[in-house]
Amino acid sequence: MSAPKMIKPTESELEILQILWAKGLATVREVHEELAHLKDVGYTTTLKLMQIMNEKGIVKRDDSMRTHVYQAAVNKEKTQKHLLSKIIDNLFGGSPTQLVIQALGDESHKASREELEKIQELLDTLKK
Amino acid sequence: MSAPKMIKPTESELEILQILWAKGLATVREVHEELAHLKDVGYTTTLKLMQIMNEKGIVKRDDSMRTHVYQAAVNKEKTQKHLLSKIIDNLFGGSPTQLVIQALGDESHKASREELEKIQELLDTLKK
DNA sequence: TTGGTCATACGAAAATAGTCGTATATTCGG
DNA sequence: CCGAATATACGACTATTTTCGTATGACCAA
Repeated sequence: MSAPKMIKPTESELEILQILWAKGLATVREVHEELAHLKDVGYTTTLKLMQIMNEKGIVKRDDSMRTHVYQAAVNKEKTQKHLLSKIIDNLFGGSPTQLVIQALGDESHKASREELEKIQELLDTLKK
Repeated sequence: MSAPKMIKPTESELEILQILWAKGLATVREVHEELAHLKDVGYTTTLKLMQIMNEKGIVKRDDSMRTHVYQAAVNKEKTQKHLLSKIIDNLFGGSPTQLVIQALGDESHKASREELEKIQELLDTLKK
């Protein structure tokens, strides 16, 4: 099975993946600039991390030019789903409902009306 | 502010917390037996982990007797909320809606009709 | 051409997690 | 009283993750 191997990006790797998922293609420099908005970290740290991610197969890169161009090699939704599944087990005793309730109640990440509607739709579908 | 310090339990610590949250009070032995159902680990490993958690203030213990009795020192909902908040930022770019959608769509953790109803109620409340 | 800038490679320290062996003390059945 | 069972303490080893210094080569403008 060529299925996606168990992916377990670390926290730092996840930060980088987020950026790559958003940008599609990006150089180390570009990723690093983004990252620097979030935290204080050296350029070579970002570089090293991305090199390791490349070895692990989490990202791919085109190194045909001096400045390498990277992209995510793992699917965003699949990765989210996989990690979420772990969290549901690890933090919510296997109950996705508890997770959903906590998430919707999160004060610092309020959902907009539109988003609530989107969830409503999904809920309607599931109820059938 | 005596507010709950930033709690960041590790994976292993979370497993132990889960057990303590469920049991309320428990000895190392009890926690370890539970843990042993999930994974293969030595008794002293569990002990050490719980000692460290005690130092960190994640758990409290009554050591007035030979066999110490532990309990969680952090609130379950607060901890869940806190970690979830991190995950929303880290994995879902700050959108709780995306997380909720993924969670509800998780094939390996299906929500029951009752649970869906519960979510529906919460949703109704939020819509107002 | 030459010096400054920018890129990758690489090694290794520092920080964090997890694991367990061994020492020692307490308890208890017989 | 004695030995087996069981408890905690503690140190140390391993593994993983994160961080960065330094080397080296390419590129470019003056």
